[in-house]
Amino acid sequence: MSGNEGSAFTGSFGFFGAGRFAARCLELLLKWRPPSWIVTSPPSRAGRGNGLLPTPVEVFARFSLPGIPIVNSSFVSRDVSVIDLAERYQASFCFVIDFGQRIEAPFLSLGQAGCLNIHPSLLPRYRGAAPVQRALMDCAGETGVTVFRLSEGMDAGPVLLRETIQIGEDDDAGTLLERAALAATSAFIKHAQRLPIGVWTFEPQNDALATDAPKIRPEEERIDWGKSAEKICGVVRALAPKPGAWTTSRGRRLKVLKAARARLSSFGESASTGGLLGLAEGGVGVASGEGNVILKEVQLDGKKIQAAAEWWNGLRAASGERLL
RNA sequence: CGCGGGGUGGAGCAGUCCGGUAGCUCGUCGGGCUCAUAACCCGAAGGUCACAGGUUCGAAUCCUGUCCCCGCAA
Repeated sequence: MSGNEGSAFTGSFGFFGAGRFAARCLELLLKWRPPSWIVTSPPSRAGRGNGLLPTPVEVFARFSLPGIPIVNSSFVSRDVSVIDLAERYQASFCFVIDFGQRIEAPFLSLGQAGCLNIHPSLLPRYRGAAPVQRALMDCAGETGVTVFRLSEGMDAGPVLLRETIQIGEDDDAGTLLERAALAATSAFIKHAQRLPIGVWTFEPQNDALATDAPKIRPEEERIDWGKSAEKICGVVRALAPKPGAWTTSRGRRLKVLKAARARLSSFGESASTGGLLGLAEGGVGVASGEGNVILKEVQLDGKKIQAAAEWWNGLRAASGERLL
């Protein structure tokens, strides 16, 4: 990569982000250039023992981008130190990715292009916090990623770039987010190297076509074995690798991280929903409301992730045993 | 000091409450059956029971400390 040879972009930009997706996009953007400054949320009490944990963006930046200023702020739009930072560096625009904070007035009109967001859906579809997860739950065949300019409404700003992503049988939220990050950053970099920021064009979204992708509610993470095998696999894929769809086995929580729909011929007899059917197709069969599911990868409460067949070896299941 | 689970032959687990030198499913190796097989049958190898100390005639099991892994909640 020869870098900025012939780049049409000469200014600097700021970066607002917090989560893993933000950290990954930041990493990929380095192929183009690093941001002049980074704003992330403060470390929070989290994890076992409730230690103070910095955001993934901060962890990445401290390790890979020493020397670039990092500011912790929990309310950036009212935080004078952040506003000062933006003015001091005279950024042409900012990236706001996977940030979790609302960005308000002073930043929306910052520089030449305000704030750009990378949203892993084909806006205006799946506006909101969980676009990839919702697309998988809906068993959609394709989704995408959109780079747009932040406006007042949630994910409603005008669009700079869109890339479509096909959803394969083996995709889950983890693989799709990775592909989205790759697609969005490479498309953006190509765009920025070709066109000066002054001539970037933003196309308004058609609000009439908008759909919502609200945050996943905890009760949605539990597998309902009464649903169809297809729906159950959708939930499993939507929640993998984190936080994981779950059910219970003998009163203990069992996460299901990979699953597939069983072929019709794999199991002769039917069982009540949630009933364990034994080994087949490289996993453990479970009866659902419509068709059977093959568990491929599971994690028992307090245990490591393991192949479903290994879990089965130690289980010594009684006949008729069910997952609830 | 947020709550909790777990470290037992190569893998996954039981046994721990009620101490007495270790068991199950799978894998591996050898043999058999079969046209054949990831199927079935017979046999074998393989474990200082995380580590250290203590109690005891005797500890995987009881007590104390340490290390490591993981789930929940926020």
